Amino acid sequence: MPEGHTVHRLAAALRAGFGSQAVRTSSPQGRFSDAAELDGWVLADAEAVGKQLLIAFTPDASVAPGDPVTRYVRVHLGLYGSWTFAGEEGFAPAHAIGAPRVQGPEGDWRRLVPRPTTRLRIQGSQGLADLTGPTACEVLDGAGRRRVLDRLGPDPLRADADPERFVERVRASRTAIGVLLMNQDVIAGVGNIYRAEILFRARLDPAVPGRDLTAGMVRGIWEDLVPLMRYGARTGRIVTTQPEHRRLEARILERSRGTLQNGDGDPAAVPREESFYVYHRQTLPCRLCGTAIRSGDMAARTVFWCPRCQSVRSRRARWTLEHPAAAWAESGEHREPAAATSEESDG
DNA sequence: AAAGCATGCGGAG
DNA sequence: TCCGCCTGCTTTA
Repeated sequence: MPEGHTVHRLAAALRAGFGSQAVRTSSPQGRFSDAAELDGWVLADAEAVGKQLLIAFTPDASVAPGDPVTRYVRVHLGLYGSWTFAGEEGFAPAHAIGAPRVQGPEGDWRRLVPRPTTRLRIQGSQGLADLTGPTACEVLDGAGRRRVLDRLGPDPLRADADPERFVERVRASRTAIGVLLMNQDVIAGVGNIYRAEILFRARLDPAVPGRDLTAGMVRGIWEDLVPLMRYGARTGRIVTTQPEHRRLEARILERSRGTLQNGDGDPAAVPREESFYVYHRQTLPCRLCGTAIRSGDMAARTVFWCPRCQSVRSRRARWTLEHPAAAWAESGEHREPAAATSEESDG
C-alpha cells in the first residue's frame, strides 16, 4: 500500500542490494514468465517515478544502462503489492517494503519463505527480493519507459521535477484540489495519506477547485510535500504532525499488535497514532481545534479533513501566516530514526 | 471460516 | 461512477 515515497525507498533498496550485479530472475508463481528473458542479466539501475518502479537490466556489465538493448521491468504495487528482502547480514536496507509485515514470536521478522504467490524473484549474490501482488509487472524497452514517464506529472521526490507544471495544471482546473492531488498526471507519487495530510497542513478544504487557488498556494503545497515525502522515503514512514501537536504520552504507548512500522524499535520514532492530523482520524477531535474530523468519498477514495481548520475562511486567514511546513522542516524531525535501517513495513 | 479492509488504478458503462 | 483485480492481515460470525 505504497505511496511514492515507498517506491523511491524501494528503488534505493534494489540498487543497494543488486546494483551492477548479474542476477537470477524468475517467477515462482508463473504469472510473469517474461522474467526468464532477463535471467542472468545485470541489474543496472532502479528508479522510481511517482508510484512506478522501473528496474533497468542490461545483458552484461559492458552495456551502459540506456543502451537500446536495455530492458526495464515496470512494477506497480497497486494496493496490495509488496517486496520482501532477505539475505546475508546487512544485505539490503529493508526486509519488506509495501504492505505491512508481521513480526514473529522471536521478535525478528518472519523468515522469508518462498511463497507460491511470488510474481518476481530477483536473486543476487548476497540475497533475494520477492515481489507479490503487484497490479503491474512487465518488461518494457526504452520507448515503453519513455511512455510511462511522459504520462506522469512531476514527482516531488525527483530532482528533475518541474513544480510549475503542477502549479499550472492545478490552476487551470475547476476540479477539486482533493481530486487533483490523486491524479498522477497532475502530480506523481501522492496517495491518499499525503493528500489528506497535505491539505490539512495547508488548511485547505479538499473541495476547493484548483482554479480558486493562487500560484503561491499551490507552490506552497509542493514545497511542503518535498520534505514530507523525503522524510517518508528515508524512514519508510509517513509522519506529518509537528511535534507540538502530538500527545506526549503517546510516546510511551504500548504497541497493541504485532504489525510494526518502520522505526518501531526506536523509542524516538513517532508512533502511528500520532503521525497524522486527519488520515483515519474521522470522528476523533482535531489536534488543533478539537472539532470532529470528517471523512467522505472523493476520487473513489476516502478523504479526511477538519471542517473547521480547513474551511475556506480559515484558509484565507491562515495562509498569509507562516506556512506550517517551514517550522516543521527546521525542527530536526527529518533526522533518520536510529533503528530505521532494520525493520520495515511500509510508509 | 468468512468477511472486511487497505497508502491504487484501469477499464467498462 | 462503478467494478474488478492483485494479496494478506484483521475482524466478525
